[in-house]
Amino acid sequence: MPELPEVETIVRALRAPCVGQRIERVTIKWKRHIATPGAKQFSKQICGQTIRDINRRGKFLVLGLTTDTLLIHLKMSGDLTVVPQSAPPDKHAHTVFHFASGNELRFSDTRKFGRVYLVRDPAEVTGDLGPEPLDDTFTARKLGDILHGHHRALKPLLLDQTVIAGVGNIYADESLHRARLHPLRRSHTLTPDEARALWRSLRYTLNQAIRNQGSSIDRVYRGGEHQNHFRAYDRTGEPCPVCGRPIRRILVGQRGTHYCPNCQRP
DNA sequence: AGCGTCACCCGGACGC
DNA sequence: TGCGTCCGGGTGACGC
Repeated sequence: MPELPEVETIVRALRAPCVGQRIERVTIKWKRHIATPGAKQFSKQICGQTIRDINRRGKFLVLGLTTDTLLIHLKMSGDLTVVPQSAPPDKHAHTVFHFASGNELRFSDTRKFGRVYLVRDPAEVTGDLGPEPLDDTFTARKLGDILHGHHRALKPLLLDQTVIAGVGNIYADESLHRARLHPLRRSHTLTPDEARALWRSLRYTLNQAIRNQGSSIDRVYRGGEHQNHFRAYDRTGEPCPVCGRPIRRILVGQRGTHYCPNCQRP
């Protein structure tokens, strides 16, 4: 399921084949993918625009076009690929952008949760997102201030995109394990050392995953090699890499949460 | 403010 | 083998 590292991997892969390409035509096979504007208006508005640049904000892909911005959220099962129009059809490619060059950008999404947004100002979509955890401006001090500004359990706090952008279930569990912090620990009770440990583990975990070109646990999403490096996520019952005790799985806010009961004390 | 619950989807895993 | 059922994921809406 694409989180920050997976989206970053896709962004890097798409730049070369997409930047500079002119969108000739759009095929929309499932209209609800188009969050805004309506499907008809979407096609009309996007055709003729050229992709200027591709970036990421949180889990959104941000494609700068001639006059508008195209934002894509992949949710759990979305994927983007550029292929020649002669490539075999993909039954889950619900929206396809046809380039003047003959290639096409396919947005395929088995579970149909993904959404695309065509707007003048990207802030209409990403305006409420919290800071980027890998930015130079995201210091240990800043994370400390965020933690102390909330009275919440760490796990749901990390998943809240308005607090920190881009962290999902995998990297929340992995970061908390590396920082030896219990997922239900209240954010305002962390000592400065613990906040610094979380800051370091969060950045380390995300950077490592980008280096490994992301993870894939849900096999619906292709993903990279990082899934072989999980310490806690999806390892219920398997030994903790630090102490050897079995990893436990609990539900926190309806989300599967994996942690080591020995290393991550309440 | 923070938390719980539901809805949106469907491939894959599981039980029979 | 084949069928039915459940699960899980990110997020937004809603109620407490």
